[in-house]
Amino acid sequence: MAAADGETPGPLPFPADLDENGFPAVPSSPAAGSSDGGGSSFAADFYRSGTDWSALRARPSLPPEAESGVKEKGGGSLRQKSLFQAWGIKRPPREGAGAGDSPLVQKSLFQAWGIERPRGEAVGAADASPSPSHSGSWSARKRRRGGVEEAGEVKKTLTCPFYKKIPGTPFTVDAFRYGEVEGCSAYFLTHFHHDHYGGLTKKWCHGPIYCSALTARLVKMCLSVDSEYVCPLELDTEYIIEGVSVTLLEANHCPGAALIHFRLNDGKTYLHTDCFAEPLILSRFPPQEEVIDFVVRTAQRYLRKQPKTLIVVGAYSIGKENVYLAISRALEVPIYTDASRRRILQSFGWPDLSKRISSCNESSPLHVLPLGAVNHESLKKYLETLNQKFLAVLAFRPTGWSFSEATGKELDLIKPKSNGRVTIYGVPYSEHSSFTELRDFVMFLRPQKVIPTVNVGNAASRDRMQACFREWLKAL
DNA sequence: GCGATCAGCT
DNA sequence: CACAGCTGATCGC
Repeated sequence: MAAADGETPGPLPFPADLDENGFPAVPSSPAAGSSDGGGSSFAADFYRSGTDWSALRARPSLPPEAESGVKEKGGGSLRQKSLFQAWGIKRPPREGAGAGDSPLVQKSLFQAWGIERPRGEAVGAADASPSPSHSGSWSARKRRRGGVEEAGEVKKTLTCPFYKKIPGTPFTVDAFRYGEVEGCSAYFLTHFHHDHYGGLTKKWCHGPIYCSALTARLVKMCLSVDSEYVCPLELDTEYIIEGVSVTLLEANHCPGAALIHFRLNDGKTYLHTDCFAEPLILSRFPPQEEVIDFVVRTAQRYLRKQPKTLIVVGAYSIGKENVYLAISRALEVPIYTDASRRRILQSFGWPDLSKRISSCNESSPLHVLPLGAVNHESLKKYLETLNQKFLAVLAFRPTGWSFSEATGKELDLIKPKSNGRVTIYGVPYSEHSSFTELRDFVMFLRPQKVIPTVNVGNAASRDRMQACFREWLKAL
């Protein structure tokens, strides 16, 4: 993770001029009040120049309306398009032309999933619009707390690992389980999965949390974090936070997940990719659309054989939506799930998903259950609670790992596990961009450095990943 | 009793 | 394993 040397990434894990916490030895925090002075002129510079996107190389943002209605035509087009298309980097020539006839065009997950982008979505950003001055006050608050905490601390507190910190900035990413992080005055959250937001509770008071609007809603709704700490950022929009240019990009991971692009005052650019798995692992997954097609076909086959089959899809709190959405569309049945998940899914604000959600478990043969409930024992009991409405269960466990021990890319070789009336398929469903998409995107964007924080637990995979990124960035 | 944290288990 | 959770035990408030 060589960053400080600018153009030539070196072998060091992180720059030598970082402190033991991985922050630059030179204090870069504008806590002393400089955030408004220096920060605003810095910000003003960017805003005055209009679109200085060259470093980021992303398209300037379009009004959401200009983008919607582009697809939708192709029926249940659930194809996972490339990141390039997702980010509008390489546009098909006649993009905006015909409404709906260009299935190749995709600029957002909404379109990827054939969902109309909710009009009101952008509103959330306005209520807590972040600004340098705003952040300034956070610094002050945070400082005060620091001293207090030292006193009664059990000393058992975990220390924030260096790879969750963004060099040269007072930022951390997905670092909520360490209490107050020394030197950190803005906390970013990439997406709403437990291992990333872990530590966030209604007692959070260590500083502002920057994330996408959708993630922000979930943080407030599910974790009861005080709204005053939650700062939603629009995707594809450049913000100046503590003097650093920050842009969230669609990650093609779970709903609300974002990549974070940082551009420092000195011109260094970092791409934070919490949402990417190790490239080599990614390359072993079949495309999402193939998996979804397989699931839909399998469901239809079982239903032909036994019309009273209950279709179950296992899922964590968020993620895997397009699997059951595809089944819902193909079978033209609603989606039943419990109240807690209904609340979460409704909060996405996606009309096509919302209108398919049902609260009556006997009115739909398609149920979404927690992954933990997708096993033979639980499903057998579950079937019994449904009053003979269903005679068999066909369940899918979409996981990012079942694949490794299983069958290779040949979905048809998947052997379901049957026990009595319950049949369970483990399907290799990765909600990450593919190897080639990641490679092409990184090579296009050419950040000084790619900062992954998944798969960094052991040094070996970290090194593999960095070697991979270096190779891409070296090319050309 | 509630919440936070951790070990253990998928 | 971990693209993400769960349960149950324990401890402090």
